[in-house]
Amino acid sequence: MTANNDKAKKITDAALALFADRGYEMTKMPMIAEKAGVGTGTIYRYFTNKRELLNALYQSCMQDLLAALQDGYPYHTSIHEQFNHMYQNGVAFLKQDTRISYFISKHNFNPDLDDKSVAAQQQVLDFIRAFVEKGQKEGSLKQINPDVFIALLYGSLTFIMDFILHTDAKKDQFERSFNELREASWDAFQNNSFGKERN
Amino acid sequence: MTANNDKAKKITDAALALFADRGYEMTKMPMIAEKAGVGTGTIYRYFTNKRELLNALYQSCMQDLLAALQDGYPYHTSIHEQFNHMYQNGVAFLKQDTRISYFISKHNFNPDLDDKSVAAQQQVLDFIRAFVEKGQKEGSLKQINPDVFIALLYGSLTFIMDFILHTDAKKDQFERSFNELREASWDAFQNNSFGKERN
DNA sequence: AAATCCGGAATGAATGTTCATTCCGTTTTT
DNA sequence: AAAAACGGAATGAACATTCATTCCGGATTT
Repeated sequence: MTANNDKAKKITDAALALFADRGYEMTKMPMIAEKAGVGTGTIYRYFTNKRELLNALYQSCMQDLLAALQDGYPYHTSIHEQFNHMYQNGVAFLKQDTRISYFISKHNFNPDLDDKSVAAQQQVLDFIRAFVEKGQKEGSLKQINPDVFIALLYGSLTFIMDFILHTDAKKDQFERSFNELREASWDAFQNNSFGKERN
Repeated sequence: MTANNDKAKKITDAALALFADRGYEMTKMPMIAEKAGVGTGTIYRYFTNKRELLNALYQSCMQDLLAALQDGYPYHTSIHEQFNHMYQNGVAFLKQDTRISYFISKHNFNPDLDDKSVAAQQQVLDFIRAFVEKGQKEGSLKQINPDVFIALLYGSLTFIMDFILHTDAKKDQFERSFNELREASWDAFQNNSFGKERN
């Protein structure tokens, strides 16, 4: 029982690291087994196939991401504060375990993701969408397609993660970049239609 | 000679469509051959292997993208106009052949890209970076890491392309989204440190 | 309490499949 | 009629998955 969870955990851990590093297709089952310190066949006692392993992992990451975004969410404060909270929680989540961020950014829209995985991603996007719509009703956010908002946030964040991974950029330098990106993103979306009478 | 180019063109065309749709790994050489109306072996008369085919395609796309960004670039106008020009040219390029956009967004940072491909991508990023740095010298753009700018532009655009591809969003609806994204991106980066106090 | 038995977890060599690449007979070009 | 280009079947390496066997810890018998 405990031993079971133990093995499953070792397997998902190894798979997460390898998928994040090399991607789904480039990761071979025996690699996962070796990294997990387990026989290849053992993986199939816990996951019916490679694809299911990917999906289990993806769903778990999405659930954790959603939980991170919602954690301590200040529903009662200003939209700007809510935005900062969401952004900072998201970034903290991504940085807390970079394997997770690389894994997510590498497997978004992967055709091997099943319906449950897509649904899990939708839950995350819906949470952000709800925030946007609330801000728009209030008039604090521009009246634009919420998916544009999502694309800007999610797209720029995953891109910059890839960028960090694939260039020898120093991590601490990007600490600052995340803040710049947060502020720039806020300026992108706050409704400043009165502040700028001309453009 | 003419026949040669003809076949090579058919092959790269088929490969572009398939790579864009299914990705590099999921595309099999016989698929490319069939779609190109050509024997499998014939591909190897024009490309030494699958990887080289990917790279030839990627480099050609990056060159075209760079050319599109530079085409009619208004070097002597305001930064805002330069931004709009670059953005609109970029979007027009991506929309003119969606296979190209999906191909690019799916293969950025792919480990099978070789040095020449990475260099070709760098050229594009450098062009954008030069624009940012000029705008920053002028004081029209925020003093942030130019790579953050690039991540926001490039990341949000490729994400929204994927979004369009993987949801049944209507194309014409996104016509509008591209404009919203352009305006939001501009607001993200323009230096509004003086205007801000009035909000 | 030692010896034996048992169930099912774990294993990794064997299997079968899926391709990238090659090879060679045929067709087209020169 | 030689040379070059072509097609697509053949090849073999790489890989996901399977399955006959081992292993282990806990019950059952002596």
